[in-house]
Formats: sequence, C-alpha cells, structure tokens
Amino acid sequence: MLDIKLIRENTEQVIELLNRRGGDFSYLIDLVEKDQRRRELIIEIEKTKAQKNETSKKIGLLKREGKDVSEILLQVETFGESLLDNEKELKELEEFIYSGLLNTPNIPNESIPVGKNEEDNLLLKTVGIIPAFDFEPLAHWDLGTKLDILDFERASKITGSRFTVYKGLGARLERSLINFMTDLHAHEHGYTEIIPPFIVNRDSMLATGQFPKFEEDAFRVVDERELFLNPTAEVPTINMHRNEILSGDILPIKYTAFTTAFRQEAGSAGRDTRGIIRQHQFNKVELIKFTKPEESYFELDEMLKNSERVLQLLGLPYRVVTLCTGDLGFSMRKTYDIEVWLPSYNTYREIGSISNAEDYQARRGNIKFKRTKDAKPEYVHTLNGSGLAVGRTVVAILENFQQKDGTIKIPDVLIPYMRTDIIK
RNA sequence: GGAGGAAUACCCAAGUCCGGCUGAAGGGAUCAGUCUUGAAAACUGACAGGGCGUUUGUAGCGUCGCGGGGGUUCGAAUCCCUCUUCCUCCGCCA
Repeated sequence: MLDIKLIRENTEQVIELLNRRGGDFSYLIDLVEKDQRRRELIIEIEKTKAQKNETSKKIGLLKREGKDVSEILLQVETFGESLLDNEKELKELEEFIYSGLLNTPNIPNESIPVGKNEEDNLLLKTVGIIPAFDFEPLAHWDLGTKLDILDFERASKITGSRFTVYKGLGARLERSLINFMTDLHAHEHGYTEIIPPFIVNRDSMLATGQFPKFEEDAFRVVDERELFLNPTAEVPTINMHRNEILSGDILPIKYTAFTTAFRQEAGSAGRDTRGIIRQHQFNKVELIKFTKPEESYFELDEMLKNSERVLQLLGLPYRVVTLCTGDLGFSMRKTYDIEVWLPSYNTYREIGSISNAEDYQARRGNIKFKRTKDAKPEYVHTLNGSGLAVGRTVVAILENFQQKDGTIKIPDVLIPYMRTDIIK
C-alpha cells in the first residue's frame, strides 16, 4: 500500500511514475481530495467527542455527590446527531480511500526500464553455455513419459488438467531438488528454514498484495472460514510478522521456505498446456527477507546471487533480466527474473524471480521495526525471491541433460540426494 | 465432534458479579541514579504503546486504545452480540 501522505504531497509525480506501468492512475487526484475531506471531518468529530467526554466525566462527578443531573443530560443529547452523520460520512470516505489504496500497485523504482511487456526487459547477463545436441532433443513431457517418471494421464484421472504424477526417479528428482536448494540456502547462505502453513487467510493475501485485485487466481477452500491455498511461500512467510514491531538488531531476517504453491492460472487458459511448466500445483523453495530500508537493495542483489548459485551448481544455462515497468508485479518496485534455457522452447523461460517490495507489503501488513528501544517504529522492507521453482528446475534438468539414448545425466551436486547419476 | 475455562501494558497479575476521578492496583524485568574501588544487594526515580488528526515540530493538545469487530449508555476493561486464539476433560484420528 502506498502512503496517502506521499500521494498527497507528490500527487503529480506519483501518478506519472505509476503510469509507467501502463494504465491511468489519475484517479489518485480524487483520492487526495477525499482525503482532504476526511481530515476535515476528523477535526470536527474529535472536537465533539472531546466535549462529550468532558460532559460525561462531569455527570459522573455530580452523581457521586448526589446532585441532580437531568438538566445536563438533556444538554448532552444534542451532541449525538451531528456526530452520527459525520461518523457515517467519515467511514464511507475511509473505506473508499482504503479500497483505492489497496487496488493501487507499488510505484516502480525510477531506475528500472520503462516498457510495455517482457520484450522491454533489460538483459543483465547470460551465464553458461547452451547445450549443442548432436541428436534431436526431446521436450520434457516426452522424456518424462518415455522414462515413466511423469504421468500426465493418470494425474488428470485423479484431479484434472494441469496436474502431474511424479513417479520413481522423477519423484526423487523433485524431492532431491527441494532438499538440495533448502540445504544450500540454510547452510551456506545463512537463511532460516521455514515450512509454513499451505492454507492462508484473507488478511494474509491482502497484506502481500494478491488480494483484492487477483482473487480469481487463488484456490479457495470451501469452508465457513475464508481460506485459500497458498499461491507462493511469500504469502505465509511475509505474514509471519504481520502486525509486529521487530527489534532493529535482528534485521535482516532471512528465511528460506518450502511450500507447495497452488494457482488457478485463470488468465493463462491456453498457454503452456503441455508438460509441467504451468501447473495448478507446484513446489517451490523461496527466499524471504525483512530488512531495514537502507539495506534492501544490497540484500536484493545478495538474494539474486543466492538464487543464481542454484543454477550454477546444477550447471544450467540461464540469464538474468531486470523487469521493465510494464512487466513488474503489483506489489514490487524492482524485480529480477532468472530465466533458464529450455531446449524444447528454444528460449529462456522464467525459473525464478527476485523482488524488492520496499515498504509496500510492510504497510499493508503493518510490519515495522525499531532502530533502538525508544525509536519511532518504521516500516521494514520486504523482499522475496525464488530459490527456485522446483518443477521448472526438473524441466530444465531433463531437457538440458538428456542424452542421445534418452537417459538423463544427473548433475554432480544432486547425486548424493538421488543416489544415482542417471535416470534411465 | 461434545463439555467447560481463559484472553488486561515487555512478563506475571488485580479489577469484570454491583458501568462513572481506573487513560488501569501490585509484583517482576528493563533503564537512570544513590551507595561502592568495581559489581551485587538495598534504596530512589522512570516505565503504554501504537494509529490518526492538528502543528515548522521526535514539543504540546485532541482522539482511539484492556484479544478483533459491532452494539447498549451521557459514560464500558466492566453489560449485550459476534468472531478469533489458547487451555482442560471426553470422543475421533496421522
């Protein structure tokens, strides 16, 4: 959520920066005007309340002395009416402003490229060598089926489309990657392991920015409570500290969380229908940080390195791009995407995304810190990154490390987890 | 699933039946000071925070604040409704 004070004081500039995402954010002018009226009302209401409080106190004192209060009681009734009307108007204004703010995305960082879509993303670097096959490489869905490690047909019998059964060494590869990634971040990169709940409530979805705008992307649990399947570990893990004031000396907090993520993929009906690139359910190892404002961009770059390390150790070719304003996620000010080379697509595909939300989620979730015991609380900055998407890593390994005979060579770092150096 | 109990400031805890100088007793912890070569102990003092509004102001003032939300009342920690969480016992279950 953006700070209404910031919008109030820099209306033009905020609108201009937001417009870089595409769309028209001039409605913020109306929001600022409503905010003006809101503050006028607060002054009036609080004046009346102060009067009322004082009179009530007086009644208490007089009653204690056994004096007659009927006259003063009549007098106090007149406060009521104007208060009721004003409070009703104030509530409506506040709801309007709050809803407006909840539906307004984060301001893009001024340094990131202005652009319409992924074509305008800025290439930062390309790492590794694209494999040259002396045979016709197969797509992972063919490899998976031939090796009997991915079963799409049975998954659709069990549930429906966009689900997969992992079987045998396929299942083990998935599980090996989860452990390998988590071990790497926990032991070598200094993150604390987390396994959060995979079901979250509405407030959590609201704090990280999935709701209210992207409710259709979530799986809802049919229940009298309003609960949703976790769409990304960012949601439960950032929300661990919702409504908390953290002590400054424990920052930055670094978590690596394993979750299974569930997404409707509502807007992607016809896309990536084959294979496991785009599933309703997939596993992810995520990196989450809570930092002081002045440290967040340093920590963002560190996080990118931590994510890249996974691909480097696995020996997968990838590239890193800075997302342009048009491709930037709703809650984020700056995002790097890591894209891995996929032979079947003959291109790089997103395998991870590392973002700084600055204080946007912290403000929605009321997550603060104090520099010292007596200091005024300030909002933390929240960061999250993939460390990485496990399913897509499986795809990358199958496709990049396939051999002429249809077997898959296992990267050295995974052999201890896999207990084999080949899938055949 | 059934039957009970609880939620008060950093922690513990009184107040809630019978609404009014309770914007919240008391204790612990913490911080500052006295004493001491230094420390401990003892003693003295400070200790509700956070949001919002006003304001040049981390000053002052106002407002809200006793798990969350709503209501009754001139006035609510205290009465009513509702939700959440935790605890005890029974049942079921990995």
